[in-house]
Amino acid sequence: MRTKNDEKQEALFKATVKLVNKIGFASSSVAKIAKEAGVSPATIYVYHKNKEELLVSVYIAIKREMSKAILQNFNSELPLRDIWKNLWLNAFEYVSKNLENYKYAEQFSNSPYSFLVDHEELEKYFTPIHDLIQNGIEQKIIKNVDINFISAFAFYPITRLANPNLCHGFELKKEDVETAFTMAWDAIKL
Amino acid sequence: MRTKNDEKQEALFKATVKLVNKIGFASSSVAKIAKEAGVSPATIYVYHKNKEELLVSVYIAIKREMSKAILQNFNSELPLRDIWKNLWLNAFEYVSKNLENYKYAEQFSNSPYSFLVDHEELEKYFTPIHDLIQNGIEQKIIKNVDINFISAFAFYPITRLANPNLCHGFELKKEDVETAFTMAWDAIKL
Amino acid sequence: MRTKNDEKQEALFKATVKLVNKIGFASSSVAKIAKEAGVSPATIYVYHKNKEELLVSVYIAIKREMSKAILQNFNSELPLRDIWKNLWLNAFEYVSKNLENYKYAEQFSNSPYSFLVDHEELEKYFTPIHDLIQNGIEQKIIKNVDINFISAFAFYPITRLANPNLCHGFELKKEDVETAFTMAWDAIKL
Amino acid sequence: MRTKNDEKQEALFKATVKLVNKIGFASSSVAKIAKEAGVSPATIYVYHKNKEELLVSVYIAIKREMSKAILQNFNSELPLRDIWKNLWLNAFEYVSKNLENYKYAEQFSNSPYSFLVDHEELEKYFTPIHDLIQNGIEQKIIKNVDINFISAFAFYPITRLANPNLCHGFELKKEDVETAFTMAWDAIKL
DNA sequence: GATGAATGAGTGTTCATTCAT
DNA sequence: CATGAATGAACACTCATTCAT
Repeated sequence: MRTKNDEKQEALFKATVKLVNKIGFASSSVAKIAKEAGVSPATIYVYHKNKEELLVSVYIAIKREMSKAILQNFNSELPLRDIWKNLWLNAFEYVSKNLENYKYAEQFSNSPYSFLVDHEELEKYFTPIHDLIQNGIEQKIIKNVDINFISAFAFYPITRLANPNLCHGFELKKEDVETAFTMAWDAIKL
Repeated sequence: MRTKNDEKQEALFKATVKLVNKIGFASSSVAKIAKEAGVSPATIYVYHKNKEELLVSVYIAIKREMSKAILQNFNSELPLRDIWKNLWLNAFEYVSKNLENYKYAEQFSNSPYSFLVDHEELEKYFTPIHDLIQNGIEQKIIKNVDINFISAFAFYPITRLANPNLCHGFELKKEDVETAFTMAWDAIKL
Repeated sequence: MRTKNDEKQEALFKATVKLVNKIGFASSSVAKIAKEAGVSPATIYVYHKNKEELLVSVYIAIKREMSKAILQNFNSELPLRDIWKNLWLNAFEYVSKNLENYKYAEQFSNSPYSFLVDHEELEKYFTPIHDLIQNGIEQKIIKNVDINFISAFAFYPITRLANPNLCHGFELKKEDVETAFTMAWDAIKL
Repeated sequence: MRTKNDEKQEALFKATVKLVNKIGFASSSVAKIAKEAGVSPATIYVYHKNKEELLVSVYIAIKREMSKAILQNFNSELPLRDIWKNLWLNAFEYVSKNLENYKYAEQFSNSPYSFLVDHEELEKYFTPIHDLIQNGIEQKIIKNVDINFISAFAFYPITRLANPNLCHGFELKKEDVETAFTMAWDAIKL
């Protein structure tokens, strides 16, 4: 597994996401992914140990990209609510503009492949957010609850709203982000 | 002439849920489901047109069961917040006690099979909840937002919290339901 | 295998011929034949030992019907050529009006099922024709060749002409029978 | 990268013909053909899109081979009857020496697969014969009838005579070809 | 007599992966 | 590095037939 041609690696990632979104995990065979990426099935095994490892690495790449997008312009000197709102706007923008990536991650999380990922390692990308929450709790601005509760109420709803598979007869629009943010903030603020 | 056997139908449903939870949608083959249910693969086709129809009908059955559980003891004469809390406790209890079912539904929703379901038809099971929300909005108790926002903030977080796949290093406990309810109510109340 | 209801037997025969012509031997399953005939698959086994025996008995029935049609109005007192022409007109009429039956027989003959039939027994239906040919040879009206040559040149062409599968871009019409008869007679006459 | 192997392609063709002759179209499964050819069932799909395409391409290959054999040494300067006789001898020889191929073609023609073939395209292989017939008609040597009549009376009887499935208790011998040719010529000549 | 449920064995086809080039 | 050929194992599904009713 030597890596020389980054274009092929990238093409494989994009093909994987596109295909899984179009036809689902079950039907996304190595042959189809290869065809979509414009390479031979055998080439996949140059870049990845096997199919599983390809799917996992695509997931991790998306998670990393997502964390970067959310944490960009993170300015710890602003008031906590403003920092929080910036995170939100970033999260919203990423999910809106990269719905395919987000949907791949969602399908992946809800599949047994999820067990193959070192989640503690992944969570490190989001450490600044954890720290911020901890900070907010200590400052008595945010409710003193397990961090999973904060995530569940603050972030999960927006991703849910953005997913057409789950949210039928409704499409999330730009102006809705303010509404969503208010609800999320009401949920977690003390 | 032999007659169709409800036990077999039931065994098939349970086997499907169990297997999909254990090895995922992608790997749950007809042969494996049949083996898990203790019948011949061919027998599945006596009860279902094809694999697709089996998976869909399991999903619908779970959704129906879920709606019944949530709406039991629905008493429209109580104050709105109390009705709401009862729904919550029911939802919490169902998800806690039938985590397998819920996780199956979640995987299903996040798969392309989801497109095969008539979601409008399914939503009818939850009509009383929709009416209750409408009522709350008119009484200025609940925020005047699209119903999908209410669902996203009021119900989905609890299911997320209950799902170990998504909520790592944390297990939802009975005492957490009060916390969760407070956060959900804060999110949606005016 | 008791036979009580002749209607069902008849329905099975017609369904078999119809289906084999429509989708071929390979795809004509017992279940489909049963459905086409409006009976249960199991019912077929009341009337026939197995699928093979059903197909064979349909073939034999057609052959018998065909021989009756060809030999009707057989008048051995006419001049030989006139007897022969009557046989021809009958054969032509049968093939034209029962193309489905004829095509079934043709497919059957060209399949290994053919080996299951006692052909000597079948040929007995056509004994008068054999005798006629023998007669013609002795009278020095017909060429002195093996009877298979006579059949091949006298009868096979007309069935070939009637079969759209074999005769593309051409449809046998009523007026063609005179032409065909002349050619056949030229082939066999001394 | 391995390269496609003509021997395998050839083995597949031979196995297909052999098997279809032995057990018939209906029973000739992909697995059995593969076994007969000494390859994996999956390998068939490297060389052919599907079973259908395999069967069709075998048919076309046989037809092409047959046309080449019949038209070899075609000398348009000889008298028409002599050209015709040469065609006959060639046809007779091909059918005699390649009875398996011929029988495959016959079974194929009498099956619904036949509809998948572009018969006009196929007929091009036999254009010289069509021209010869046209010529004969214009020279008032051959009866002025549709070309299908000529084929039906001139060529099909010999193939029928060569087919043991259709011609019971009789085997076509070398010396019979003169007899057959005379009958065929009598049928079509003016 | 007639049936639909039930099934082991088989269908055509695709799978993830390896191999020779 | 990169490839298409090659495949055993698995896929969803249908088969001819039997069995309990």
